[in-house]
Amino acid sequence: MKGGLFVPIIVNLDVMMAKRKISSNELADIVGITAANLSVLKTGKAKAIRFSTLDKICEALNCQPGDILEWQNPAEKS
Amino acid sequence: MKGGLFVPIIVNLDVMMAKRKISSNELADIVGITAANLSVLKTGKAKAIRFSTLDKICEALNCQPGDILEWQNPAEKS
DNA sequence: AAAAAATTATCGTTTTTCGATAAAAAACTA
DNA sequence: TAGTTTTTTATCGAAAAACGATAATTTTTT
Repeated sequence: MKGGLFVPIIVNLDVMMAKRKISSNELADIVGITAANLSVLKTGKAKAIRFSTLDKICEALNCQPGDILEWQNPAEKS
Repeated sequence: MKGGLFVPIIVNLDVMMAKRKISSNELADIVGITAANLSVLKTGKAKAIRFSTLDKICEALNCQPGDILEWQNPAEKS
């Protein structure tokens, strides 16, 4: 594996952004964080998230935390 | 309002724990955090969450992040 | 009333976000 | 292919917040 421990929280932000046809720069703008930081989250490299940020993302994408965060049962890993 | 700003991320950990018939002490034990810190999360006073913690909770309760975290549209507030 | 469970509150340490910024890589376009 | 835009990666520093340990308080249960 590339980066350290496997934590089975999958970030599906990229999927939701695709569904909403919104670019990283645009979402970063609306949410009010830098595109660099949004990229960290979007590519699954973040280790935590503030509720204030999750809130703003959900608002911008009109979606639920569950649309963005997914728990993958390690026992059922492909 | 009691504590500062309203952030429309609702923590439904209490609901899931009730569904699973598990106590705070027991869950804290399994998850590996103190009951005090679990209480902060359970009662909606946390401002962020580590994915490693969310992971362990989802594993312990066999549920999804979406079962625990909910975004409430402010426009539709009761 | 007593016991158990849960919450609240401090303090200190450690982790991690996040902004700002720059550089590199990738994707797109003419 | 060259140029442009978008996205990703990488630092650095500051601020925020988790989390452990612990104790006190409150609530719930027996």
